[in-house]
Amino acid sequence: MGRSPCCSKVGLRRGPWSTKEDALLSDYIQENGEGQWRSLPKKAGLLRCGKSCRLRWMNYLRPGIKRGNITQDEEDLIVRLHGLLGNRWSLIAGRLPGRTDNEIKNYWNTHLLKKLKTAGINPKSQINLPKSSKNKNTTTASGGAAVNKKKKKQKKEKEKEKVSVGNGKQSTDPNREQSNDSPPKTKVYLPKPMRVSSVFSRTSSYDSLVSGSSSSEGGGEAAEKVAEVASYTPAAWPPLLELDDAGYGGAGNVDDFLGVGCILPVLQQSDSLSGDVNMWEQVYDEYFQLL
DNA sequence: AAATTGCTCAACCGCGCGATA
DNA sequence: GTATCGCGCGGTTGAGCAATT
Repeated sequence: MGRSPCCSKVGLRRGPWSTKEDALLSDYIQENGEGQWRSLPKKAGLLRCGKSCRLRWMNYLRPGIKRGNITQDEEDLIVRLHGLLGNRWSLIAGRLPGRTDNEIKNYWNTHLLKKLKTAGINPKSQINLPKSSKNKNTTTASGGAAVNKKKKKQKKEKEKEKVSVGNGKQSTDPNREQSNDSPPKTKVYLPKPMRVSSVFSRTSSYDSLVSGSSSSEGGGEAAEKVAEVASYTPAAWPPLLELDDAGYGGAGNVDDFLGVGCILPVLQQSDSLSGDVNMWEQVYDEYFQLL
């Protein structure tokens, strides 16, 4: 698209943030508010890319961020929302106050994916969104890290005999190879998740759901729309365990999209949320609104 | 005690989209 | 209508720590 890079990376710091940098960023944002990320580093006296600042703020410094200890309820919610929304991490995160998309994504990749596999569910269909062309060396998040590390060490040891084949992990992970079978990159309508602050704000949406109040705090018109949408009751939840080999790529319309890859029943057994049908209907309705 | 392996998660990267000039 | 900017997103990487051998 002929875009210029987000920042000229020359002379900019990378890697872990120091406490001093954190303080600079927090102070600046508290005084001036979020936004203008591109120019923010300069104004704040940071030698960082604006993108990096935004990420740091969003995922770590922002007030109200919860860290660690994802509860069973949250986990259930993640699994079920993932069944509904796919890898729309930001949208899922919008349902979990204090959680960031990055954290949820990590949690999914490290914990839940494993759990699903152990439960005998092929998570492939969960992550089989159309791949972008940039996918070169595709491995699972944690697996890939392990493999890379192993590779480094192997190199270090000047190719001892211990090739990673030993444990069946290589950069060309067979599992992922399969996912390369994903359908050719065709333009498919997939609703783009976005933050709708009046309805989906992290600070209000989930709370209001839990408390049973309407999610339509956006006021007047928005409230009407929500009411209108809320009057629509989905005939039924998408068929459970309908694992579509075509993955989300085959989602040509909303119904398809919502019906694919639902693995809800597996981790649903002991969940404490399952009784809250209204909440799920609301989630469904709100998502519908976005479409 | 040292080496190796596995796991977690903060951070980075590149892309796509909407807004704007 | 087109180019560019600014932002947000999802995918991926790799440092650091923990567990195991």
